[in-house]
Amino acid sequence: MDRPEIGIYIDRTYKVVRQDLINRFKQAEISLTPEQWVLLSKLHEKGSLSQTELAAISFKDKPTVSRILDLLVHKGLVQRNPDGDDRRKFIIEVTSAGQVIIDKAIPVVAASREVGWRGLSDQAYEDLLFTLDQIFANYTAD
Amino acid sequence: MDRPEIGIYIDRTYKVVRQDLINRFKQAEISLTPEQWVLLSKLHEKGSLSQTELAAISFKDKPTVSRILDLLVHKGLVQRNPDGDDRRKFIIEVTSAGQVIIDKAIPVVAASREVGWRGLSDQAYEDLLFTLDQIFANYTAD
DNA sequence: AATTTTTAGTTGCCTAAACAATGATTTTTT
DNA sequence: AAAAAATCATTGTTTAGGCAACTAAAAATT
Repeated sequence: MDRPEIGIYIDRTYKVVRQDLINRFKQAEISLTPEQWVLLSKLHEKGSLSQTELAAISFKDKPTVSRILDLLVHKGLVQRNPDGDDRRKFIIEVTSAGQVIIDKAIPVVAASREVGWRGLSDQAYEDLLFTLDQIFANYTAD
Repeated sequence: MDRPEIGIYIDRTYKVVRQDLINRFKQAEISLTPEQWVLLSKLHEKGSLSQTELAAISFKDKPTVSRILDLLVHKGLVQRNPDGDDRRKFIIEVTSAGQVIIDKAIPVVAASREVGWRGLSDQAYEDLLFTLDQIFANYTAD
């Protein structure tokens, strides 16, 4: 069977998912981009992390993480604390202002997610994740 | 069932799909980004198009298309021809140099795509497109 | 026919990302 | 212990993209 470009399908779907979150954040007066939210939510989930760790779990490269953190630090949502054991590292910590935004964002993100899954069975959901994982694995296999 | 953020899954999959194409273009000494390729391939597929049409079928906004075209024009792969009937419009046309690149890129793109689909059944492929379409529809429904 | 509205495309501003190069520190090797 | 290699983070350069504002031209309205 002829299988057209998957990239274009994935890309356009990702764009609407992302855009929905942008709109909802705007609506809720939450001044965050989806990418900034990814970093904040990872910190929320895992606790304090180094920038390298944050890069790995968010699938972003280190310069990108460094610059997104610049913005989050500038907004006062996050802090770069020196690591006592390794002077090259920072330990990134959510500030109390950051925690407020996270608490505000969580239900907004959940609402956005709910829209995306609407009308999809548990089976469709599982199949989607499985297939995306398979494609990911295909490209990341050595 | 708990369904975590689909955005992150789609995002990371799209990134590796995109990156594989970047690597293959580099390997083949094809100086194109995936986004530039999308526009070129649409022009190849549909023939000459206006910028607005190109934006619609590539799921990009008009400023983005305008700027990607600037780069393609600068590389001599594409031309902006005035539309005789409407002086606001350009008709975008692939040049002969552009056609050479397209012909060179087609097998490279096909090879990249083949890797992504590896190990996936026709059923999995169809289900994936169906589910991505469903998610897309969920977010774009008025 | 004159005015208003819509459409096509561009520009400016900002964020995100890929890539290469750099500085500073730590780890490994000799 | 000294030299080499690896690691953590940053900076510069380029491309892509969202959004708002803008110009020019066409279409619709009055």
